[in-house]
Amino acid sequence: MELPYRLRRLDPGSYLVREGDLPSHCTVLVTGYAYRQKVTGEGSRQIMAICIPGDAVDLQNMFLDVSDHSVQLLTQCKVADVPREALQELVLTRPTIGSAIIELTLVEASILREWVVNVGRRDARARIAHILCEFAVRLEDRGLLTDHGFELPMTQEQLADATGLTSVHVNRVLKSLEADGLINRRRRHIHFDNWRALQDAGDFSRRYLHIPDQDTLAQTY
Amino acid sequence: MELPYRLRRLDPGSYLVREGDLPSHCTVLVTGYAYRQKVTGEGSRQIMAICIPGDAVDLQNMFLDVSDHSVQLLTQCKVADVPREALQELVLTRPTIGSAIIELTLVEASILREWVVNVGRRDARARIAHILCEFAVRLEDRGLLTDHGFELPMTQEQLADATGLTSVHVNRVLKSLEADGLINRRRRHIHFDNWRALQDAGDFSRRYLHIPDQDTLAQTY
DNA sequence: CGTACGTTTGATCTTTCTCAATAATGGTGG
DNA sequence: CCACCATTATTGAGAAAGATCAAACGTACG
Repeated sequence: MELPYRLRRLDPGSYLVREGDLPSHCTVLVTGYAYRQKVTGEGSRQIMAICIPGDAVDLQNMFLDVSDHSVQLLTQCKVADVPREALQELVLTRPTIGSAIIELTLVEASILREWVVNVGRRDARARIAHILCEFAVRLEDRGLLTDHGFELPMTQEQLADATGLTSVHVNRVLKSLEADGLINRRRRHIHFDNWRALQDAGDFSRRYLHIPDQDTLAQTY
Repeated sequence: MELPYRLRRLDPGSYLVREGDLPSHCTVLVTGYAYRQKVTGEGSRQIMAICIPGDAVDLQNMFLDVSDHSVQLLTQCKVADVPREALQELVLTRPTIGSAIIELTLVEASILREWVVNVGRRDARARIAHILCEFAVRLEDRGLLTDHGFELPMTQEQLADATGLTSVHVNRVLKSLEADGLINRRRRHIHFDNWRALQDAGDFSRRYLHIPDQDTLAQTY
C-alpha cells in the first residue's frame, strides 16, 4: 500500500487539530509526543490521551465530520499527513486494512474506558501511578523505553490535566511516590525503582492495552 | 446483508460480557438498557457507558481478544447475538459495512472522551446535568424520548458510579437541580422543565455525539 | 544577566465523602 | 388484599482529600 503523504516538522504547542475543525487529512506522529484535549465551559482543560510516535492522530476526522476535540504537540514532532480521501479509499479497497483500523480504534476506546475509571474512581496517588505505568508500557511496546525509565514529555500541570487534579497536588504525589521508593526523578526523567509496587499503587493491569507481546518490564524485575 | 443471529430475553443484572471473557458473538441490544463497567482493585465500580436500544454491545470482542470490561443489563432486555466469525467475514466482504463499523466505534470513542472530561473536570452538579442531557439526546435520536422527559433506567447509586460520585451526593444534586426548576422527578421519570438551563448547567454541547439530525429538543423550547 | 516558565512548599478553604439513621417504594408470599 | 422484606431514596453531622491562594525557588534560554 503506497499512501500519498506529506512530512512536516512542528514545534511544541502547535495544534494538529482543533475542536470544530473539519480536517482534510489524517496525521501520523512519526517522532515526538502530543495529547488530545478538551476545554470545558469553565475554562479548565482535560487531557484524554497521550499520543506517542507511531500513533495515528485523527482517524476520527477521516470518518466523522467536525472534530470533537483538539490535538496539541507536547514536543517538537515530525508528522506525516495522509489525505482523507486516500485513507477512505484504502479502507474500501483493502478490507484487511479496514479491519486493522477497526482494531486500532477499539484499542483506543479501551484505553479511554480505563481513563474514565482512573479519573472517576481512583485517588490521586493511584491516578498518577497508573498513568506512569500506562505510559511506560505503551512506550515499551514501541521500543521507546530506556532501561527502566523514560523522559516524561509533559509538565506537572499537563499531568494534572490528564488526571483531573491540580498541578500542586500532582507535585505532592510525585514527591510522595519518590519518597516511598517507587520512582526516581531527575528533572523530567522518571526511573522505576520498584515497578511492581508502582503497578500495585496504580491498580494497573496491562490487559486493557491489548498488547499481545510479552511484558519485559515485568520480566526484568 | 442477512446476518445469522439468535434472539434472547434476559433479566436485569445479567451479564452480556464479563471482563476477562473471550466472547464468541457480538450482541446487539434490541430493547432495554445496559451499561459498561469496570471494578477497581479497591472494589469501587465505574460505569463508562450506557447502552440503549440499537447499540452494538461488543464490537470490542469481535476484533480484540479478551474483554477489558463487563457489560451488565439495567433492565429486562431483548438481545440479538451475532456470531463473531459472521461479523468478521462481513467486514471483509462488504467494505462499506467496515466503514460503518469504524464510524460507530469512533463515535463511541468520542463519547468516552467526553466522559473523561465530565468526570475529570466538572463539578458534581455539572456532571449530573451533563449525563442527563447526553442520555436525553441519545434517546431522542432513537425516537425514545417521551414529550420532554424519559424514564431513567438506573438507580442513584448507578448514576453515582457513572459520574464518579457517591449516591448520597447524587441525591443532593438531583434535589438541587429540581429545586432550581431545571428538572422534575416523579419516581425515576425525569422531565426537563428547563432544557436550556440544564444544558448550561451541564456544559453540554451535542457536537461530540456526532448525530447529524436536527435537535428537536431545542426546537420545542 | 534577566526573564519566563516550571517546580516546590505552606496555610487555609471547599467540595465531596463517610458513616449512620430514617423513610419510601415495590415486590412477594400467604 | 395485606404484612413483610429488600431495595432505593433521603437526610444530617463530621471527616478528609484535594483545591485554592500565595510565595519562593530553580533552571533554561535568549
